[in-house]
Amino acid sequence: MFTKVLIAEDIDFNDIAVKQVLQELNVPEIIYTKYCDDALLKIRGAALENNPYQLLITDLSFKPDHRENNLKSGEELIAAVRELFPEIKIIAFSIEDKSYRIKSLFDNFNINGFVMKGRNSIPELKKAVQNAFDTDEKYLSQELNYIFRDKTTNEIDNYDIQLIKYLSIGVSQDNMEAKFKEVGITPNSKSSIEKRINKLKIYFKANNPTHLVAIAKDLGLV
Amino acid sequence: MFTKVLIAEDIDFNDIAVKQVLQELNVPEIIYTKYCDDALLKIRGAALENNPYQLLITDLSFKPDHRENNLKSGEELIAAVRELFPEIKIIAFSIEDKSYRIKSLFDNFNINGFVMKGRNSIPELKKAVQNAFDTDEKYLSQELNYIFRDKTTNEIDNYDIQLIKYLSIGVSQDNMEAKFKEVGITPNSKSSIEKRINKLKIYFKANNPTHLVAIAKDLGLV
DNA sequence: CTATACTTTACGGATTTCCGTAAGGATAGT
DNA sequence: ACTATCCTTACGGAAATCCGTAAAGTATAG
Repeated sequence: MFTKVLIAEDIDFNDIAVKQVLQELNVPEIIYTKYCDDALLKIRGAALENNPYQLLITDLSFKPDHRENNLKSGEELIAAVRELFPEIKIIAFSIEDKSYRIKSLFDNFNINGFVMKGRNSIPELKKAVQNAFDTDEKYLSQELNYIFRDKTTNEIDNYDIQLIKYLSIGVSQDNMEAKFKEVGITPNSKSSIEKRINKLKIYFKANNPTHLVAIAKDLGLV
Repeated sequence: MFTKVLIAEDIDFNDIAVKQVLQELNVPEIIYTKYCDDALLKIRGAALENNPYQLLITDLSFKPDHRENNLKSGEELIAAVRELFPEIKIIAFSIEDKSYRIKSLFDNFNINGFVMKGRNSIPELKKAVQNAFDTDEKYLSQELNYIFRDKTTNEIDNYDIQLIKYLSIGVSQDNMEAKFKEVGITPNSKSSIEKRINKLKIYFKANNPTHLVAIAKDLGLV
């Protein structure tokens, strides 16, 4: 079993249970931190001392508070860790059930497992940790397997997400062309943008852009 | 101290910590349930047996699963319990930090405390329970006190929420008049509706209705 | 009952979004 | 090099929204 594991989780209620799971798996060294920045520091430090962490278990959403933090979410922490220490195994662990976000963790950061906090998360986390140690296969809760079969998460691409994101921050279709040119997204003609919004409206059965953004927000796409 | 407390919380990770808090407060009878419906059943049952619960600690969001449930959220559970057993003290306990939802719990259901799950929730929950036992005053985390000072939550009324809700489900301004008449909301003329949307746009500094709905969703208003 | 202030409704023109058609460009196969 | 196909862009009229002004309706004080 792993001998050195780091937990990044801001909600104090949860660490007790996570620690308990790891203890039951006989992990001797369990370190716990409430901030992403601290987590990265600890991982760096341990690597320098030639006693690196073998597994990172991290939440996705961290509440902002008085502290100034560089890394503000689990995604950012995961990205940073993957960049610097690709050999560390990573399990994300969150209340999040929005398929797009979960899928992108596997696709972009190649995480080793995802456990959804729910009625059955303790045994699931145990399985995920065991699996990460034993194999190189990814672990995903049964109930979430639909994510990789689900069309939505596969057929909606980054362009769509960007577009919806700009809509949601109030960019008018008129200004979208300029905006897209500004940040280098193509295609960026007014006509193309109109057409794509229309496709999305049909895809999500939305009546208008407002409805579309509401749906996308509910799905966790933006 | 309370002698009989019910916890309603669907995430298995959390109950360990909550139980621990209550044990430290020397509560002898701590019952735990993962479903709102079960919680209400237990409360009814205990009342029938003349050994009622004195305190309910409940989460707000419960994940839907295979089980058919009547009560689907903490709000609904709280509403039902307040209706039937007004003397039971209630503490809500959630990751939720959206001011409108929290404020409405105090305003509509007169809950006795709200604890936000965060980096410091264990001592907070302890304080909230002690406070609920000792006094009839409401308990709210320090960091959330702004909610009752915040203009937004006070100046936005139910009409606004309804309006934004309909926008977010794709009702056009054209159809809004008919919709409002249908469900008996006034004022309902197209002109009034336009004006109100305009007010909201100014209030929230939104460029258009799409932006407005996105902001409202981020604030947890809808 | 009347004057006043306030809210709601009606209306119309400017702006934006919607949506179809067609022209222009790039790419791949022959 | 030619053609078929697909993607992007241009354009224009219909529909929806935006926004100001004015009329109609309501409540209240005197």
